[in-house]
Amino acid sequence: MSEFEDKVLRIVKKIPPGKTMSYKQVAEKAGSPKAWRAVGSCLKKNNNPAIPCHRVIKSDGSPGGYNKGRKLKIKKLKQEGAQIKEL
DNA sequence: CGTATGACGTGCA
DNA sequence: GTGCACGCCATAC
Repeated sequence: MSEFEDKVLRIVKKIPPGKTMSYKQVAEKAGSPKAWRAVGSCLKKNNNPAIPCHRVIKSDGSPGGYNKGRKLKIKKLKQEGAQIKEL
């Protein structure tokens, strides 16, 4: 696993319930403020159950995508109380 | 090693 | 406000 992936997964894993972080924010904390592209690519390949990747959304507040289905992602976010544009 | 793609973001019409 | 195009990093082939 690359260092970047480890950082990203680590940060996403640290996202508290009811909160959401944009890919850019995660990339920034990962050490590469311009690697949000890789963040999504990395998460989609590392859909680890310990990683609440559904809490990672786009900067505009949209849920973006999800390996298990965007709908499920939205559902989980709403269930946790996360504010997204699907409300 | 080089090319193509992606769960994106920003800019412009 | 919406739609299209370009740019970016990392991964896969």
